[in-house]
Amino acid sequence: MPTPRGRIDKRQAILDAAITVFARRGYDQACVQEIADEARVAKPTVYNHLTDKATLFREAMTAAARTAIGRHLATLDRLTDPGDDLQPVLREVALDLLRCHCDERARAVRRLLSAEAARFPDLLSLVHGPSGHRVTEALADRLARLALAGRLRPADPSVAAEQLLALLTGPADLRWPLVAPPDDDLAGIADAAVDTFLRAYGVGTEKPGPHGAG
Amino acid sequence: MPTPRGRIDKRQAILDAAITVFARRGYDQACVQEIADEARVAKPTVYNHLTDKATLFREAMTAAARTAIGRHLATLDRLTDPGDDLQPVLREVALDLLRCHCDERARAVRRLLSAEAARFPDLLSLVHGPSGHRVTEALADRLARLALAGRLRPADPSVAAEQLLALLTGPADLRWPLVAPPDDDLAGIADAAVDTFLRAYGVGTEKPGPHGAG
DNA sequence: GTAAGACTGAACTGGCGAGTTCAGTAGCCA
DNA sequence: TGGCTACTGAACTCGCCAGTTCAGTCTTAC
Repeated sequence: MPTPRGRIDKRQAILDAAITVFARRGYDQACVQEIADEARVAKPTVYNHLTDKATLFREAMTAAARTAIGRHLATLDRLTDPGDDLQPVLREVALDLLRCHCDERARAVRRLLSAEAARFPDLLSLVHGPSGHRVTEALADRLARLALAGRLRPADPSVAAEQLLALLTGPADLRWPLVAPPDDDLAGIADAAVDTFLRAYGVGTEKPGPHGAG
Repeated sequence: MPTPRGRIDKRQAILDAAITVFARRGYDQACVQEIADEARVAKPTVYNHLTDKATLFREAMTAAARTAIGRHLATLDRLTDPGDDLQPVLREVALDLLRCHCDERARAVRRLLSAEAARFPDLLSLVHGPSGHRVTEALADRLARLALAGRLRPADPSVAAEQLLALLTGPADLRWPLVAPPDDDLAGIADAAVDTFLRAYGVGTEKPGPHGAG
């Protein structure tokens, strides 16, 4: 294959390896040699593509955050036209959002972001759009449509979105601070979150599901 | 005062300084000399009281986490005997919990804990009791009493506690990832959280407050 | 007054890792 | 063939910091 390879896919391999190693060791403990080894590349090649350890970190984090947010937004698209029964769609979307949230790479990116926010303040804007958190705002858009269509109680869509996301991610992060939760647990958390959300924001026609009062 | 001083309060000063500097720089970037300076103490004194940088970190984190959790639990005690009107008490307690959560020191402890959990796995047990998260379980105890007294809808108290805490902390962490939120914002978040919580878990007699449907 | 012990400041060792240099190799194009 | 470019591996410099040593000081106890 006579393509001008090397250049492109080595850079990609380095960025992948960088996120892997940074996730494993943290920024300071990660040494560039280990990243080079993980990428099957010599150390000077790393410095050739990405001048610094700092730029290496920045680029790797940017790429990883972009894909993570992309997955979230793609999942949220499925709320655009829910069928006639809101609750099951909401449950499915909630579960998939939670899967994105608990994905190993996504967890690592969040952890590194919060750990290194002081040293790399610009990285915070990866996750924040002009008006707050990007995923939250996208969810707020969907909820606003649903409220306007009479499928949800009219309320501040940004608050509702924040709360639905909090109901999803809070319990998951609380119960599994280190590792990704098993999928059964995720489903339980997602169902409980949607249940509570619909009790608070649903209209009479939408039932909250067979949870709770037993 | 002919007490054998020096010993005790120097140790305390060192631990305080350690948390301050670790919060400012992170574990790796914090150097022992800076901690010694912050504590107005010579570097060998630090090593005299706390053998290692690692033990220094462990002890400082343990002390800080203990006080933070103590504040949370003290606040939760006020839910033991709420008056005849649940909603305002819940709002006050929620606001104070949120204040504890957003306290600068508490934020730093959480950030350091998640950043260094891989290197100091034992530190996680600071926050976790035998059955999950200690604050969550304490809140679950209160909610169980309230449910038994007919003041809340009967439901799994652990799930309810997780969700109430998530409704409080999630939006705060989302909106203010770096600094402590201003108190007005905290009050708004707490009221919205209690509102949503009572819509989902309240019984007919407890009104969710004048929020929402505007 | 004097001895024991906590503390200080400064200097030192040793290791580790970021970033560089360089001589050499492999693929590509004329 | 011969030159260009990307890459390799190894060795090297340099600064930083954990942890130690030590001679001297200050406090307290008897």
